[in-house]
Amino acid sequence: MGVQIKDIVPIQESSLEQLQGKIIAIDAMNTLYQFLSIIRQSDGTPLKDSKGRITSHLSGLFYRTSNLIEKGIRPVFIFDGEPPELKSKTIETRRTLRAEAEKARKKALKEGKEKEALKYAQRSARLTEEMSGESKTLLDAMGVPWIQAPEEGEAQAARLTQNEDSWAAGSQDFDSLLFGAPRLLRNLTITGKRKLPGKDVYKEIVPEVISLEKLSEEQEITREQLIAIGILVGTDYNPGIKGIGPKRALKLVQEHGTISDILEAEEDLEFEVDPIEIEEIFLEPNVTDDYEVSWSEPNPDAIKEFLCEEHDFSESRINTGIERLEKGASKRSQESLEKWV
DNA sequence: CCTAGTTA
DNA sequence: TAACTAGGG
Repeated sequence: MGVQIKDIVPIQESSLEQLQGKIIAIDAMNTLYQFLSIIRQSDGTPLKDSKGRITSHLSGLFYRTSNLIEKGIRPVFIFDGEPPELKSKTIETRRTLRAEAEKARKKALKEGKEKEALKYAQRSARLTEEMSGESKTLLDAMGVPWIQAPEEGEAQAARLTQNEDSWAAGSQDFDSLLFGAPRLLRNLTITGKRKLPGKDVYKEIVPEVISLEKLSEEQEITREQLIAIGILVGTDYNPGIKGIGPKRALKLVQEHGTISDILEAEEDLEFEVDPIEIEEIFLEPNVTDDYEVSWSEPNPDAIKEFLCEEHDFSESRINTGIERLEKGASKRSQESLEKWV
């Protein structure tokens, strides 16, 4: 879910053209989960191969990534490691919600309520260890780099961006800002249309850039204060305070300062988790500088072996994807030649 | 989500 | 050429 601070964040609309040549550290879990939940038939059934294994995540990953590469955008995918101990409660809650959604899905399907079934199927989507592994295999074959984070992927993506090894952290969630990412990129999609939740209306979607510096300037808060806002409204590590949304949290923070100042001033605030511990996770996340980021030529045989032979993808569609990857690779070598002129 | 074919 | 739709695995 991530921290809900959208209402106080300044958003700059961007475009795929503006992202040309830029490296984006993409939150792999966030992206794969989105594919898994959205790429489904009208009754909620995900794409599957002939052995019944789910392939929605592979479809989304392959087609979107080859498009980005063709456009000269350089994705590096960041995979989650072991979650921090404080996240276990959230993980447990999510597990329960998924199980309930799965029950509701089956019921709706039995009653012939297709739309209901789809809604609950999307809520019950679960990204497995195996799916992450398959995604890494595919990225390797495509010549696209990925990094295994020691803990949170969002934190590692933030670190790459701080290190200027990436231009932005790519995710739909805002957490990477709290982890210190100077720039966050949302809505990195190709077709630029998305169905509004619940309704049958399609809305135009464009990439959005959020600058941490601009956010700090506009709201007159530091990163520590942004973290305090997160803790007040709720993070993956705590439920937040009832009745406090981003606007009220912002006021509290502007009035008092960081989370420890707020604790002193507002003694009646009750936290289920020690706020100082949460602040520590965001300020000093477990990340590594031991990584490599480089793109290479795609391996068509490996891609076809994996997607077509193993998972029953259509060879002609995969071929156009491979062409896009190759086009991107030649674009890169052209650019590196030009650097030496 | 994205592709590819259809339609106006 | 854009808007729409069915189907992908």
